Amino acid sequence: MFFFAYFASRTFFLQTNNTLFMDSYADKDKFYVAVDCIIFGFDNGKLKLLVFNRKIDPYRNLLSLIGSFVKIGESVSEASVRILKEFTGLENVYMKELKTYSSVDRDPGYRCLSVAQYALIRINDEINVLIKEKGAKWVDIEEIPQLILDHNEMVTDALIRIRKISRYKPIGFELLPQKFTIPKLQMLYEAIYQRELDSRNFRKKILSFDVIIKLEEKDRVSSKKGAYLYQFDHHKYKKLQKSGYNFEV
Amino acid sequence: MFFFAYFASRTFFLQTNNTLFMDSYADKDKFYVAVDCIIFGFDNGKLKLLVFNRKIDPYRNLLSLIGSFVKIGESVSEASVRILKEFTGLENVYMKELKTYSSVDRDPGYRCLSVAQYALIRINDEINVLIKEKGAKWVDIEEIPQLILDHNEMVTDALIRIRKISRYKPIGFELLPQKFTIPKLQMLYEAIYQRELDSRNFRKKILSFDVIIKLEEKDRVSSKKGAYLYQFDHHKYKKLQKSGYNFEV
DNA sequence: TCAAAAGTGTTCTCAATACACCCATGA
DNA sequence: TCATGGGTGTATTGAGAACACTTTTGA
Repeated sequence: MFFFAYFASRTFFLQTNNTLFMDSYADKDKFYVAVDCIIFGFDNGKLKLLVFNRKIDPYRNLLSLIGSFVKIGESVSEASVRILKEFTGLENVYMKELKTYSSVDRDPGYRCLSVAQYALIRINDEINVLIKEKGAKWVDIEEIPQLILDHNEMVTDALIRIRKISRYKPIGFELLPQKFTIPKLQMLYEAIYQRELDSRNFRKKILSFDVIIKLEEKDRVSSKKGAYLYQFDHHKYKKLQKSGYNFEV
Repeated sequence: MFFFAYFASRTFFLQTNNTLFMDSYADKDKFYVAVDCIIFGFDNGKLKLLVFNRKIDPYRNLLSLIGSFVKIGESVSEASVRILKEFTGLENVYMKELKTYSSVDRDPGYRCLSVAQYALIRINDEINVLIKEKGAKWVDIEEIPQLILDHNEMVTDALIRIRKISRYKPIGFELLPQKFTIPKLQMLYEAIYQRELDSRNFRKKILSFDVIIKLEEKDRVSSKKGAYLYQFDHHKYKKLQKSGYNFEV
């Protein structure tokens, strides 16, 4: 590593290989690079997607994912963190790269490629205020509207991805409040997989992972009897992760 | 779709929103975009990586992945297909996007991001001749040499990815010749997972997938008794794929 | 008292795993 | 004849899937 840091430095090349170096880059094409975030939330028993009503051209008044151009002084992931913070106020969000969209004709305006990222966030009132200010809103994933460019394709790909990922990572907890009930967790997984799960088997499976802590409190919002609240145990999860655990529900 | 194809056309924006449109792009940064291919092969019971001895600056005489800059008139995947064809003569190769590497300091020369792709190819003599001409060579994945830039990181990430993918896709068949024996297939999976598998259980599992066809011929290269040759049944596989099959070995 | 959601156990099936010997053949 | 790799079967264990009733309580 150290060896390369030295020999590969810009100074080295400019001093010794100036012509060749310049030649090898000078005729290369440059691209606008965007980042688009597929942001999922979970509310009222439904999986939601954050979309943005564009107030500027191009595509004024059309719906789009939350996105931005990447700046020269930041990485793609830094750009996605920046844009997520701007729209939701959140930092330290679960966000992963989906893939790069780069068809020649994907943006009829300019040659631009986009690195799509998917994110899972916990919806709360504070976030919803900021979202509204920004002209963004939540839509149900079962009723995704027409979005600009190839954004609908990105959403479809992201849904496929989170279904896959959720089989071996407990991503469900990223979308729920810190305190949640098992029935709520089940509803979330049913929303992700788009199928019903057996409550007895689900409960058994989730508890067998041994990564949630039962609290004394109950949530009485969605039933009279009330359901016990649980908390995710990040500490235990980290241990399990190291031993290669499987979270398929 | 049709609606957007019409309203989002370049003409539309140039006519009606010319100023705004130009403004919104004019101040944005542009990037060199590269594609780097992590190309795996399987030979002599070992999983191999294709590396390239650079004959030009920058990084002359250092080892690198097979890569190229993306041209303005092609997508990232088109660029990776082009470069793979150039170096191996192969088309229709199993190749998937790994991820985008875009750290600000990843290339000390210029601001350049790279979309890494991993590919699985069937090694044969013809390919090896071309590879040699191009100054590339196979290295054992257990002894990956120092590569330029962040290419070692790409290789590590790609290995993790193929281990994951191989649990639910029969990628092994991409790396073997059209006709292969079960012991060879097992060696390949042992190379991917870096652990020994039980031959009885492996055979049982593989045959239970019901996607390989037993041939009458035997391969006597690696044993006196000889091992029956098999062929992958693409047709049956496609059917299974639709029903969401799991190929974990 | 009843509607609505929470919570609980058992059985069956099937796949994963562990494990050891005989077979065919060329050298 | 023997060394080398190929090929086979069974028993055990554990996880997944199917399945129905009781509990709690506010309206």
